[in-house]
Amino acid sequence: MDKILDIDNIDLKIISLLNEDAKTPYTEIAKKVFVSSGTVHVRMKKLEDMGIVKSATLNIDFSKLGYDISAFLGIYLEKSSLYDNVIEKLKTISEVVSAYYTTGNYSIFAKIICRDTNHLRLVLDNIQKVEGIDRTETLIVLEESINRPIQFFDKEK
Amino acid sequence: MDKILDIDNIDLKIISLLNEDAKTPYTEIAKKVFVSSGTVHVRMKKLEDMGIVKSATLNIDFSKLGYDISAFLGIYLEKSSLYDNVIEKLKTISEVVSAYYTTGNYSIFAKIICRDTNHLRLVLDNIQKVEGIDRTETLIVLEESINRPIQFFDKEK
DNA sequence: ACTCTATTTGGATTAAATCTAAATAAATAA
DNA sequence: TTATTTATTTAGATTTAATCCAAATAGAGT
Repeated sequence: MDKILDIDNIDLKIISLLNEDAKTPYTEIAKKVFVSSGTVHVRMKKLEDMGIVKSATLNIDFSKLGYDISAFLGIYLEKSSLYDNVIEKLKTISEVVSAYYTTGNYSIFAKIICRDTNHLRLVLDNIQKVEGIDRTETLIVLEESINRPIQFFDKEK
Repeated sequence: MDKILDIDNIDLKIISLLNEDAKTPYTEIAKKVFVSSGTVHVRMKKLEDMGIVKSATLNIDFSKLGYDISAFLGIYLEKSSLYDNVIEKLKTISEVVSAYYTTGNYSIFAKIICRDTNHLRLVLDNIQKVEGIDRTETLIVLEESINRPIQFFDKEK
């Protein structure tokens, strides 16, 4: 019953190609994968129905839109049982773009994107105020050196 | 000369809508933003030329493809001057999907995606072997509670 | 080898992207 | 204010792609 068994190399190649440019016409994908464009449609529909391909999004340069500072936050909770409550609060803070439950010292590990240092300070203040949060550690991103999708065709098959 | 000045609310609305679903036809975007589809084209071309919209990518559920474990790595270097060299080495390890230069204790902060715990162990071994890396701390992601794009229309304008 | 089922294909139809010239709007100068 | 220039938007016209579907092919099980 493992869904991975339903996925072959044609699927992976289609995903890889569309992951580089999701707007590539299926006709062009079809040529590169050596199937008909109808097959690309069928496969993509399958992948979408299976929930493997969830959506297509834009890759945006946020700094060019004035969002110049991003930061990772290690969040310590007063009690770890407060996790769900705190996540709900974080969801209401639009600058929080991701949040994870991780092993290690932090109870929650989150990422925020802000316009400038002032904005960052405001957002950090807001997060500190959230009930259940003990303290936070901030890792400000000074440079993004790698940011890329998984490559499927390096070592496996 | 600030590029932000060239971006108006029409641009931001187009970006917001396409960021939710990059495959939405421009004709549909046009209706929602109350301009012609030609204008959507012109604006998107401008945004692409400016490098604000870099590409479109798929949002993939990697766990359904058998990539079940992701982890953040705090990397300590022997000397911080080795940063660029180590980044180049990390680029050759396909499981490394992102790497940042951040404030705080770590010299490099990275994210990796692996199939299972065995695969994770292999990748961690490979990373430890990289010349210049002193030691690493691993935060294994047990749950992804938030993962979303920036929202432009919450508090501003 | 035969039957049943699933997948792929190519062509027909519908829809969207792209291009262009004209219209409109905005900005500047007289 | 009006005239002139410049930039932006628009509405077709054309090209291209997405979508749908019936027929062909391939694969699995008996």
